[in-house]
Amino acid sequence: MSGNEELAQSEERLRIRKNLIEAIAETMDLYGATHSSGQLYGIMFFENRPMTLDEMKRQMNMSKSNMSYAVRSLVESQMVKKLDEKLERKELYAAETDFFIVFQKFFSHKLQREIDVMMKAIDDAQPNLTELILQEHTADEERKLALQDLHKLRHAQKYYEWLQQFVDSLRNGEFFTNKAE
Amino acid sequence: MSGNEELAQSEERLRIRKNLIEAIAETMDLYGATHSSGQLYGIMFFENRPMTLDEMKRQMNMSKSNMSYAVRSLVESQMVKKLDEKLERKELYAAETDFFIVFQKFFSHKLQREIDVMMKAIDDAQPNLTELILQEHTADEERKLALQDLHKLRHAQKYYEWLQQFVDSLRNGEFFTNKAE
DNA sequence: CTATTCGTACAAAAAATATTGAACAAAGAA
DNA sequence: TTCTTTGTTCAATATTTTTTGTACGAATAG
Repeated sequence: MSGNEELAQSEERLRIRKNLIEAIAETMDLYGATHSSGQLYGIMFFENRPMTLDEMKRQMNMSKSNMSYAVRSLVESQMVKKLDEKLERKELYAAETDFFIVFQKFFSHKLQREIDVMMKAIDDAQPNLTELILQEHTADEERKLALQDLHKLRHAQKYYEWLQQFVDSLRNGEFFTNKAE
Repeated sequence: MSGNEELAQSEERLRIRKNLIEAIAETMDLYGATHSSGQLYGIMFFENRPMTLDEMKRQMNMSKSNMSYAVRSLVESQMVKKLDEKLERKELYAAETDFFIVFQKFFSHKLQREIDVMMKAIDDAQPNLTELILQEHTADEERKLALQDLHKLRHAQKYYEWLQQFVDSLRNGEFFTNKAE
């Protein structure tokens, strides 16, 4: 076979990959990731070995500092792991390729953050709202409005308690029980 | 009680609300919503009746066209409903205040979109990859690489089949069974 | 130890996104 | 019907986010 044909095949495989990488980036866009992070995850997903910043830079055709930022965000959302060993001084990063685990890590992380932010806000607000309602000199209309807000908070609190359980279940792998592995 | 005191109470309640609205906007930021959409949802969450674009504009202190865009994105992610009736020519919008329902609608919508995008990409890629592997004149090394990619796709496909079931369960309310309502 | 290379932080530049005001079609009051 | 008002779109502007180049501390090879 000619060198040209070999090249064509390799290009065909890379073309197929490129479409898939774009789809991955597009879905990650949905959850607030930058397009570049999404592409980078896609590249790392198909790469069959850990990558260095230099390789990312080369494949993404971007600056090393940007790769540093992008890979950090992937590590933070736990879709990529920084390995303990290095290769010729260079740090190594490997994508988690099991989407079940990605789902588990990504969503438990995001949802936990949401729970923490909202629970704190609710915990801060409730005593103040309660005091406003209880004060002798609070106008009736005002009390009524404050009470409505308080009830909304109590419902929200119930929800976040449930969501915490949901996240715990997710972390425990309870949703994956029927999965053939 | 003096008018000043009444004013102070109302301001206190609005201050408490403002913190909560900010927390809501912050958590919505996490999932790729714009900060303004998040704030708008927060405002609508506390408002005890449907709102018009003019009211949103007034409360958000922003242009009407921007409110039109913001509320549209909230309707699309199903956190806000456009009512059938109008008030004095103006369309009415109401926030879904039950976070359980918001969770259900928001995530089933996003995840379904992810499934559709990825399943399409996978379905498009698989036959091409398969053909590349099967072709007589494909170089061994190339075949090996294509095969690795194909296996990754098959795993991904398994995942998205599971995710589709997960979304179906979410839509059916299966995750809310233990919830006190 | 010294020299080299790596990864990150920072400020500047580039790109993408959000916001606005104006124009206009559609809805509906008069 | 005609006149008013609403909601949306579009192009422009403003703002935010992403990306880059550079500088520098930390790690490590020699």
